[in-house]
Amino acid sequence: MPFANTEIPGRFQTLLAERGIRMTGQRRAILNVIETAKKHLDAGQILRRARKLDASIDRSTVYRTLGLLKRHGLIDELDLMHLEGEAHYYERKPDRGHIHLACLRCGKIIEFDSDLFESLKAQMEKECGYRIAVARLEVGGYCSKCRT
Amino acid sequence: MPFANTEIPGRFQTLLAERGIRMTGQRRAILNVIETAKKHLDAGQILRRARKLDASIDRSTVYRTLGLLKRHGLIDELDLMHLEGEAHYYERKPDRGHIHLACLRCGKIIEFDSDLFESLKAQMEKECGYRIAVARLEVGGYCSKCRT
DNA sequence: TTAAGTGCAAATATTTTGCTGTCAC
DNA sequence: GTGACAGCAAAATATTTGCACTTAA
Repeated sequence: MPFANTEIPGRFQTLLAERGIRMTGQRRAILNVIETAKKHLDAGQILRRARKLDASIDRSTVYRTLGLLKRHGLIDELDLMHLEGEAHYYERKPDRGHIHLACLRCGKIIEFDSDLFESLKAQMEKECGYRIAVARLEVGGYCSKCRT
Repeated sequence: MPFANTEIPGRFQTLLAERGIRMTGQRRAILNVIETAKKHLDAGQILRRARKLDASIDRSTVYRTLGLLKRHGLIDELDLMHLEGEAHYYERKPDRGHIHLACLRCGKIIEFDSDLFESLKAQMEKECGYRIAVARLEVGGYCSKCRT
């Protein structure tokens, strides 16, 4: 069964509470937006959606919360080949790092998982002597519909 | 013989001339900077170096020239895990896409090449039906000196 | 000659920061 | 009660654009 979404809503709250991070209404709203997102969102989109839950939320609170989640390794930051503008996109950290393929024409994003990618990471750790913390593979190309 | 730099200086000029792109003193300076760079530079660094060759060069000319080179597939745009700030870094497009590993502590960047990476790209093209134009793998971690 | 390129200034976009008041614990 | 967090406004950073002048071909 590929892609069973076993995400428990509220998981972020639990994880942050375990680490003694203070929970506020604003954070709850932002976490909720990210946890329930069906696509990758940038900071501006997260702000707009979070404001529907709590109209007073400020831009800087979104950035500060994203920073917090990044520091705690709960989300990943993506560029998605900068399809539109230069903003970053965010997603819940997947159990196993996956690859993003973006269609440069229609903008469709698909996610891809591969043992080869895991092997490659293992090879890099071995041959370069690096302990890998994040490995971001982002691919731009043309999807089956768009390539001519 | 790994890493034989067979780059012919002036290659960009030739390639652009072949495509009927107009050559100007400013462009020559900027191309020169990128072609002779020994490390990845961001737009600001390219501007500063180009100005040593032609003091009148404007920031916007650098960005416009980088756009031109990107459109013509002569350079690659990298993030290098945003080690400092959010700027992009540029390098001559390598014959074979390589991987950048950045040390999150000391900032050292190493480049890595792997058949496994080529196989992975082939696998993605096959299984996803995408024709891949760019594949950017950027890794953050801790180099042998910095990991504790 | 003339379309493409340039500098300049201003606009845009994204993210960060200082400060002061507020709230979770 | 107090230290962490919030909103607000302003700054910092990165990049893009409109326009009038200049220049390569």
